[in-house]
Amino acid sequence: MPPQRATTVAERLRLMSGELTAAERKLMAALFANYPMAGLGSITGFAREADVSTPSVLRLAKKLGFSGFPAFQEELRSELSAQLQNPIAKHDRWAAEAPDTHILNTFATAAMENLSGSLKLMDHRAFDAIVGLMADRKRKVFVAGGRITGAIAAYLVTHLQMARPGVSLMPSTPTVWPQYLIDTDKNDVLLFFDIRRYDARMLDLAASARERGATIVLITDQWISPIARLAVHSIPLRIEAPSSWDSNVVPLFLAEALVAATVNASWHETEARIAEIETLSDSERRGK
Amino acid sequence: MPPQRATTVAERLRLMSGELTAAERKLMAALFANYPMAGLGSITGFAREADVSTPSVLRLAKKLGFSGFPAFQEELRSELSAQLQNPIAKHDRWAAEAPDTHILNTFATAAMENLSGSLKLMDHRAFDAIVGLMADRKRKVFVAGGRITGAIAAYLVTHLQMARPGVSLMPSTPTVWPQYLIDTDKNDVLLFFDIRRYDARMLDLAASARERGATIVLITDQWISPIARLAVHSIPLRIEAPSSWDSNVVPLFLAEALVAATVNASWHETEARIAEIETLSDSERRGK
DNA sequence: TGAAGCCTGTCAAATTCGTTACAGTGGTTG
DNA sequence: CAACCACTGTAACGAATTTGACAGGCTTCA
Repeated sequence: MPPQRATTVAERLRLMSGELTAAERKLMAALFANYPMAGLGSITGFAREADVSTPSVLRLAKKLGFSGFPAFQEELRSELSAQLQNPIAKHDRWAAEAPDTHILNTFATAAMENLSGSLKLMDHRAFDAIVGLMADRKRKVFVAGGRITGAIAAYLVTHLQMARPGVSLMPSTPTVWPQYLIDTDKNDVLLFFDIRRYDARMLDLAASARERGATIVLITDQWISPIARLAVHSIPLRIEAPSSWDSNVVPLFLAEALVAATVNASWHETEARIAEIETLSDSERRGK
Repeated sequence: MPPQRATTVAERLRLMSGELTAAERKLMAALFANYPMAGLGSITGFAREADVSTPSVLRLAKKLGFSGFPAFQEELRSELSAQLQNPIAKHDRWAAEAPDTHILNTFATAAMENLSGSLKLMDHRAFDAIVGLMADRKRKVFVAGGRITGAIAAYLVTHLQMARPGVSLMPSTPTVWPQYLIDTDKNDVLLFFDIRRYDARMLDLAASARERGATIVLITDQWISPIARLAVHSIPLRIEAPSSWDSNVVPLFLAEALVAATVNASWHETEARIAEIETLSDSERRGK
């Protein structure tokens, strides 16, 4: 009884995804989260799972061309039994609909391996120590990144500035570095992102800062930047990708984890600050 | 509510096969004929399939230890979904040395779930279509991001510029946007990163660009930015994190995958360019 | 042959489910 | 700012399902 035998429900949903309403998109997400099992229970159960009302489920089923919810379910069941009958359609793929060799799948595998590989190697005490440095408001924090990692550094700074004062991004132009170094003393922290094709000028910057007594912290790759010899803590990450360039997914992950841990470590000081930032950006938005 | 989680319904049936009555054995045969789909419809349908009365089905379910037919069905469904589930969902701790509750582990879990959840939802044809747009050198490409996603946008631009000419980052200051819009025509592509706390000014920018005939592409979160209605292709991603802010790990992942796919799609044009960039940056480095 | 015990189907009650109708909400347009 | 539109949830209805009670039938054994 399916309107078009050619396409699966998943396929049809993806094709229509542009024309779906908010509630329908919730349902789509819930269905894909555990496809197609989520749709095989009662209509109320499915609705509850997606946090929508029952009629919304019905409306989606009709939008997809079915006469009612039971018809929708029957189609799901027949898809499923077809799929179970040829066990060749095994599910090791990440992006369900794309072939194994699709770049989304090869990239996802690499990202997963990078993340789990990085974490297996990671010294969580070094991580905690770095968080301790970041959470200490008596210290100024500078973050530096190279040509590629600069964006990650900027991302970290944007978030860290919301969590505490005294955070700056080292500009990518070496000519202005002296202006930053002059204000650096032995209480301050310099966090470097330095991965493959290590930048010699970053090493110089680290050396100068070290001479002024600053604490050097390093996020690097598994081949380890020369800055490591100047750093109190170094965290090596896996960054391989099936691409012409390395992947910075794990460095970004680490940046986010550092921010979250820093916020946790000084929550009573941070809470008010975050609330205040919310207020300011709201009023700015209204002002426009 | 299965009596013993350890065994499957099929298992239990086989063990009890000696004590089954004639009607129950019919049901068992019908169920095994296409397991477990036959049991997932209505109780009447199942009974008819086995050529037995409805109450016989109920009696079998109770004999197996279930409270009723729905409970029996739910067990079948959960068996099936466990069988189809991606094995990656299972994890012990990621960071071996740290406790489960350490932020590295909770963050890693969230990141993995975000990534696999995003991929399940993703329409790979939309991805391929976007790659097609990016690989087309007749089109200029502009990338825009908000306060937070600006860093991701910058990262994408940095890489895309190495792959092809005509790529620009939209500055974060709206006042200069007209200078960019003036050079935009119907061949051009505007890629937006817009996630939660959607920026109204970004929507305005998208609308203006759309009026000029530009092609709008959107990377957003699962709640979907209003820009979606102006976009030719929208890709929703999961971005939840145990933190005060959302995670941009998956958006970065997508940016990297887009770059890699774009390079692949036009490798013969790109190869020389990348080599040349290498040469230039080497000589610049030596010149310093 | 008759009686007891178990099995199975019919029937009807109760519950749950799917569906429709309607009203409230938020956003947009003139 | 009002009128409109699209979307979503609440509530009520009707339908289908699940379930319990009952009775007929088959087998077994005295």
